[in-house]
Amino acid sequence: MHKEKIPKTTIYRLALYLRTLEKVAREKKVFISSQEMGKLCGVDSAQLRKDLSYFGQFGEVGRGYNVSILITNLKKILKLHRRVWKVALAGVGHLGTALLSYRGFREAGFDICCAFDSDPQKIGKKIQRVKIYSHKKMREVILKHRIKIGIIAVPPESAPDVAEKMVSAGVKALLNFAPVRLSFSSSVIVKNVDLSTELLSLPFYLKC
Amino acid sequence: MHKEKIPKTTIYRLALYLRTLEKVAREKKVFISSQEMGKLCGVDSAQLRKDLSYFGQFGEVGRGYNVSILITNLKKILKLHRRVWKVALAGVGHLGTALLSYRGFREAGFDICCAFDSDPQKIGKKIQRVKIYSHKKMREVILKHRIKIGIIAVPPESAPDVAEKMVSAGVKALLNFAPVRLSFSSSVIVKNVDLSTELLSLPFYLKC
DNA sequence: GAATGTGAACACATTCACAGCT
DNA sequence: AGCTGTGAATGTGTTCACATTC
Repeated sequence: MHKEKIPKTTIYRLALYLRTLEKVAREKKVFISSQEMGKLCGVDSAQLRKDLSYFGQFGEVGRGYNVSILITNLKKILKLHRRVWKVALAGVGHLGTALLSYRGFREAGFDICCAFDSDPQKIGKKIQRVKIYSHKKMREVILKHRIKIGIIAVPPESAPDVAEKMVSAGVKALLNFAPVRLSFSSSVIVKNVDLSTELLSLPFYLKC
Repeated sequence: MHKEKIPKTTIYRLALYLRTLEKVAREKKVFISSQEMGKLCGVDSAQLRKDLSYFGQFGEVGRGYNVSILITNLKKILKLHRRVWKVALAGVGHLGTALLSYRGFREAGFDICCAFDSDPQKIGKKIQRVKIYSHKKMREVILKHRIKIGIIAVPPESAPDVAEKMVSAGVKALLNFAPVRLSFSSSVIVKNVDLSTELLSLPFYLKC
């Protein structure tokens, strides 16, 4: 167990390992080696061992890792144990609806418990049992539920305002799907997931 | 202009710069300094200059970069000039529909010209003027249009098969939204965009 | 024998800092 | 005076390789 600084990329991979392990667990596998698991995740086996080593010693020499124990430990590390994280979603277009319909979030311990939109047609309705509120109620609802995590799935023009509103209501971490940079003080975590910039950079690598 | 190896991250940022510059151009701005532009993109100004320096000298000392000239050059570098890239989309669920509706792709020179789904309800219909085919027609349609870029927006169970089918029909680059690793020979470019793993890793950084 | 855990070596990416041009 | 372009320095992340343990 190190006291070195932990790479951000390591944290991302831990989440990846967790997802893979849950698949492995369903197949009743009890032990898995770093090599096997690395192959499943597309990660080098030494990388995997090093990632885990930042947080402790979870393996058994000669046998590999006990799947269910490792799952428990990863959940602890990622703070996904003994707690459901409430999440607020802004923007119930196609992308927002896709996120609401994605079962993986709930399984991982996230509860998208409220959604917001500015379209009067949508306000008051429910999608996947989640109620859609007017964006005007955002502050109120987020405060009431003490929500710490927000997802931005609105058009880029409104994203900065929406993000600001969430943060001022107490949100500490944002997953942003709008193609704009959001800037906040370092106490707010922002992860940008850019659906389009990734596509733009593909042709560069093509021979034809 | 270097002959050094170009970082992958640089390519990603070039796409980001391009998007930002197009916004700047709409505001009739003629010149922009690396500092100004860096601020808009959330990138250090030295980083930006270095990124560009891998490909040539595009700035004017003392004045900055001519916006429209830089746009032209970035498009050339990213192979987005004088050509529309035809794209095939697999999976017309909420996410697939979100991608079909996103105007940014067309503006950037991409044409999602066909979509595939296994749901008989959807086959034959059109979304955003794009025809939805049975997945059985995938090979035929992709070959006919000589499509080189594919987007995977199907459930994780079917993603590997679908990807394999696209590649065997000539697709050379994949943008994959399914939460699984796809593995191909190095002649096929795969970019994974993971909507869920990013969320899983957020709580780690939260104090509460 | 088989697989972990980890310093040390390496590869990759960012930032500094400044010479040189307009 | 202002800003680019770029080697050099630094920082960050990955891979090697092997001692160690079961």
